[in-house]
Amino acid sequence: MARTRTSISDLAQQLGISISTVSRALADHPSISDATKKKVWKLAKALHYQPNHMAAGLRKGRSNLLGVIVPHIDGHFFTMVVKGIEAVAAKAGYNVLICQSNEDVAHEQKNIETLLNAQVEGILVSLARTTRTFTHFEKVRMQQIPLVFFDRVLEGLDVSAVVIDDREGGYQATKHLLEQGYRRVAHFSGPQHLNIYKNRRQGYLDALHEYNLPVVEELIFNCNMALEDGERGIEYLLALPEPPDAVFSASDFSVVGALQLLKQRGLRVPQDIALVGFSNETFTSFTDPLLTSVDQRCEQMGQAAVRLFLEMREENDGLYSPRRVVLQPDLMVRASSGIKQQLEVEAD
Amino acid sequence: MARTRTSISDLAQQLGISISTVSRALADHPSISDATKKKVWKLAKALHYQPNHMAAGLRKGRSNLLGVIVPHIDGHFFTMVVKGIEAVAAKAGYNVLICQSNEDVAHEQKNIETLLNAQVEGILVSLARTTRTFTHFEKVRMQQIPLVFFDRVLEGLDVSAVVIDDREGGYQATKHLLEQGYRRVAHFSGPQHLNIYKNRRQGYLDALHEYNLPVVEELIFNCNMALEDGERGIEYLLALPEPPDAVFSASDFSVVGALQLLKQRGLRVPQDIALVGFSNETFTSFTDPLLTSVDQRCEQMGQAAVRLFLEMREENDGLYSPRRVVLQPDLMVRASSGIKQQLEVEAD
DNA sequence: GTTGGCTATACAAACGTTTGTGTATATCTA
DNA sequence: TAGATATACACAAACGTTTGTATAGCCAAC
Repeated sequence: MARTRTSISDLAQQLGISISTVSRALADHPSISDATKKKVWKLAKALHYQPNHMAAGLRKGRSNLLGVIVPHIDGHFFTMVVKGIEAVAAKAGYNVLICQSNEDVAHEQKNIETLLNAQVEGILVSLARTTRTFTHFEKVRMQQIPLVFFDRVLEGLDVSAVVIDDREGGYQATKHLLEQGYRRVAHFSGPQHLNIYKNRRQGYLDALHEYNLPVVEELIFNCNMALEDGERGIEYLLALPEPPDAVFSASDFSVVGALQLLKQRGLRVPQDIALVGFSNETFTSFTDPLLTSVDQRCEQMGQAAVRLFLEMREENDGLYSPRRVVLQPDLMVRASSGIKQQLEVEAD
Repeated sequence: MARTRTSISDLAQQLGISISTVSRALADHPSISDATKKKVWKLAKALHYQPNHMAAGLRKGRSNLLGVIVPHIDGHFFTMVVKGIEAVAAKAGYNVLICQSNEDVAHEQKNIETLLNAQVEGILVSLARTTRTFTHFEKVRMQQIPLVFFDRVLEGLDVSAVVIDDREGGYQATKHLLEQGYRRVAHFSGPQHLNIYKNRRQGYLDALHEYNLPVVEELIFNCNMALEDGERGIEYLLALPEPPDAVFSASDFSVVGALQLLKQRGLRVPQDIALVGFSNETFTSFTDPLLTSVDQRCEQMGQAAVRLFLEMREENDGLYSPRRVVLQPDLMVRASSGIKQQLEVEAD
C-alpha cells in the first residue's frame, strides 16, 4: 500500500490542476467552479484523502486543540461536563485534551504546562480544591489564550466562567426540607474559599431566614465533603443535645457517609432524619432510600463553557472581557426527603 | 507584548548563528559545541521559547497524539486505566485524546474517524459491549496505525492486546468462596462474545471442577451486568427450590444490585449469602458490608497498553506482529465473603 | 605542501497546507 | 473596438521545524 498518505498535491497532479485550486475546492471556496469542485471531491473520496491537520494548523497558526483541566473524572459530575464539552467542541472542529489535577495545585500547574506545550487554543478549567492562588494561570493570560472557568472558581476573580447558581441550589434544597415540615435542618459545608461551597451555604442561610428560623451555628458542620466527613458529621450532630431532623449537605459524597452511619445506628431515613445532597451523582440511585439531590446541569455546563471559549476566540483584540454564565440548578426530589407529617402518619 | 511567539529563527538571528544550529543545539545534538548549546539554551529560556509542535510534527511526520477509546469513564476501572495511559504516554512525549463510545458500536465508529482525523499515531481501545465485528477497525489497519486493545477484546482476533487473566480471576474468586466453606456457589455471567465474561465464567467452572462439585446450570444467571440485572438475578436465585449460599458475579455493579435486594429482604451478607464481585470499583467501599472483589490492575493495564504501542511503533515494517500481555488479577478479600463456619459460630 | 580527517557550523530542501496576488479567457459596456 | 469587469484558475510565499549535505577551519600525517 501507499507508504505515504495522499496529499492535496497528489490530487492536483492527477487532475492536472494547481494545488491552490484543490485546496480552495475542498474548502468550497466561491471562486472555484462547481465542475472543478465536484471533480476534486470525487477524487478525494476515491483516494481516501485525509487533510493533514498539522500542515493546515501550521499555516493557519491554529491547533484545533482545546485543553480541559478537571479535578478528577471519577464521579458523575465532571464526567458529564466533559461529555458536554466534547460534544460542542467536536462540532466546532476541536479535539479535546483532558487533564486531571487530582485536586492538587502542583499537578494543576503541570497540566497547564502540558496544555501550553501542546499549543491548545483555549483552556477550560475547574479548580482543584486546594487551589487558592491564581499565579500559575498568568502564563496562560500572557500568551493571550482564552481561559474559561467552570463550576469551581476562585472568589473575587475577574475571569470568564460558567457556574450554576449554587446559592439558589442551596436555597431550594433547604426550602424543600422546610416545606416538608422539617424544622431543625443541619448543613454540611465545604471549604469557603471556593465559590460553590460558599454559595450553597448562603442559600441554606437564606432559606432559614425566609422561614424566620434562627441560624444555629452548631448545626453547621464544616468539612472536606468526603464520605468519611459525612460519617463524622452525622456522628457529631447525633451527639448534640438537640439533634437535627434533617441535613442538607453540599456534596453527595458526604451525604452517603451520613446515610451509612445512620443505618448502622438503626435510624431511619427520612423518618428519623431526612437527607438532601448536592450534585445528583449516579450513586444516589445506588442507595436505599434514593437520595434527594441538586442537579447541576453538568452537560449544559460543559456546553456553555465551550461556547464561551468560542466567543472569546472571536474577539481578536486579545483583551478578553470576562463573561459569566449562570445556570439554574434543579432539585431532584427522591425518597430521602419525604414529607414529615405523612411519614409520621404512616408510621402509626 | 509579542503578537507572535518566539521561534527558532528568532533565536538564530539574535545569536548570529544559523537556524539549523539552533535546532540541533536545542536537541542536544553531539555535533554542536557546548559553548553554543549553552548560549542557545540560555536565550531560549530568556525569551520563553516554546517549540512549535505542529511544525516539528509536520516535518517529522508525527503528531505526538495518542488516541484512546473507552466505553465510558463513569466507573473506577476505565478512569484508572486512562490514568495509567496518561502517565506513560506523557513520559514518552505523547498527548492523549480520549473518546467515549458509550457502549455503542456506532459511536465507536465515529470515535475512530475522529482519531484518524486528528492523525493520532496509535489507537488504544476497549470495546463497547455491543461490538461484535471488527470491520470499523480495518481502516486503522490499512493506514498502518498501531492498534492495541485492552481489557475487552473480540474473541479469536489476532491483535495486540493487554488483558488480565480473567479466568484466573474467576477461579480465585470462586475458589475463595469454596475455601470459606460455601458449597452452593452461583454465578452472574455476562455476554459471552466478550473475552472477559467468557473467561471469568470459565474460571468459575474450573474452581467447581477442582472441588469436585457439579455444575448446576440453574445457578448460572446470564445478564448484562447492570445494577438491575443483579437485583433480578438474586431474586431468581432466591426463588429456586434450593437457593445458593454464595454468588460470584462477573461485575461489581450487579453484585451491588444483589446486595441491595438481599438487605431489602432482610437477609444478611455474608451470613445468609456471601458475595464476590469483579473490578474492585470504588463503590465497593460504599456498601455495607464491604464487598470482596477482583482487582484488575487498572493502572498497570493502561501503562502496559501504552508500552505495547511504543514497541509496535518501533517496528517500522508496518506489519505489526500481534503481541499479548496478560496481567494477573488480585483478589481483594473483604467482609462480604467471610468464613462460613466462623460466622455460624459467631451467630450462636 | 598536498591529502585526509576531524569539528563545528551553514545552506537549503522538505513536510502539506493556506492565501495574497497575478493572469488568461470570456463577457459586458460605452 | 477598446477598455472595464468578472470568472476561474495558477504561482509562489509563508508557517516553524528537521535533517542531509556542503563547507570552513584546523591539525596531523605522509
